[in-house]
Amino acid sequence: MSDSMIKKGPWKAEEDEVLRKHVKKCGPRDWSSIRSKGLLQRTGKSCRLRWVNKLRPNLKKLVHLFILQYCFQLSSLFFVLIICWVAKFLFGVKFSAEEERTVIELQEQFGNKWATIATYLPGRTDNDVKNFWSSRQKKLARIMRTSVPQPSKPQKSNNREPPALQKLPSVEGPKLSSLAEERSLSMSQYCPSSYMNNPDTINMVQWPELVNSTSLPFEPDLLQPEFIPNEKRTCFGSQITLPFPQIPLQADFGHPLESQILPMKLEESDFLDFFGQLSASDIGDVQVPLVPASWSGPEKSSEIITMKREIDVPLTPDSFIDDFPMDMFDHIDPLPSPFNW
DNA sequence: AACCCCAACAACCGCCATCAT
DNA sequence: GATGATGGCGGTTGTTGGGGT
Repeated sequence: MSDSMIKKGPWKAEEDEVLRKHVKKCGPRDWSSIRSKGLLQRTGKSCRLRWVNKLRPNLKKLVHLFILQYCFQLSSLFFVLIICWVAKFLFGVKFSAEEERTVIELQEQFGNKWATIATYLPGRTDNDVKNFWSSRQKKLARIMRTSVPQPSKPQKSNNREPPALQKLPSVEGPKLSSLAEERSLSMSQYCPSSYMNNPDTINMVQWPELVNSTSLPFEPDLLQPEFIPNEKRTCFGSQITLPFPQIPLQADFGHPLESQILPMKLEESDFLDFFGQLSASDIGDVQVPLVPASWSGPEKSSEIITMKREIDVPLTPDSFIDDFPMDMFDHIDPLPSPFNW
């Protein structure tokens, strides 16, 4: 088969199906045989990449596909539209704060060994990690360009790396001389998890003070000034102000560092009930059973938190979706191929 | 409405290691 | 041991969609 017969570019659904059948039959190997048998006009490498990055089971992005699949099976266009609206915030599959910390820590440890780092992140591929890191580096570089005033004369320095791109602090974490400085850094970004999980560290940064110091309706993200409310922003020319994560004030979730992420543990039945009973009038005031991952209290199953504004929980799409059990949609029949619609 | 910028993602390319012949 | 095929991995580029102007 000549090179001109090799197909490139985006994969089609039927190609994916052929690839799935091959893996189901032969396992994730013999990639080159797919082309030699005439099953696909793709190279073995391309097939392998497609499988590893998109079709392999237990990828996080598949969970979202399952949700859409479930929506379509309800055969209600109105319902589908509603869920698509909700899912709009779910399909990004952004890295959670915990995943970000893990990547930052492991990158410091392993360097750009994305495949190695990915093994520490269930459901993530090396490509995911690589893309995340690349985006982060670009973001940091852009912020540093706009936030650091350019000296009139170039300063002598052996280190040509911009400050934000230098190595992250070690386990000891940054030395902060004042509360103002503490507020100016996001712990979730700069501190390795070993540092974050150190009880002494938690005491050091005076969490009660931080609770009232700022309000951020989002999961703490990497340097993302666009997420900082205008009134909380500080001129980048003088200081980068990164808000600390907001801690739930009206619900004691135990460990503050865990509660900031607010993982939602949705039992399968809860999830189905939730969407199954959803109506248009519910959209503005949806009640969802929320149970933090770390919570072992007796009220676990009965706790209801209203997702409106009665409680200022920094609920995020990621925290909503990341803790879905991967097999929660296993009982649903496979969605027919779009070509069969 | 058109344009631009940017983030996120998907896919390709090149290099290298491993293995079979 | 040499060589080619294959697969793994990291770097890079292209595409797309959202948001701002």
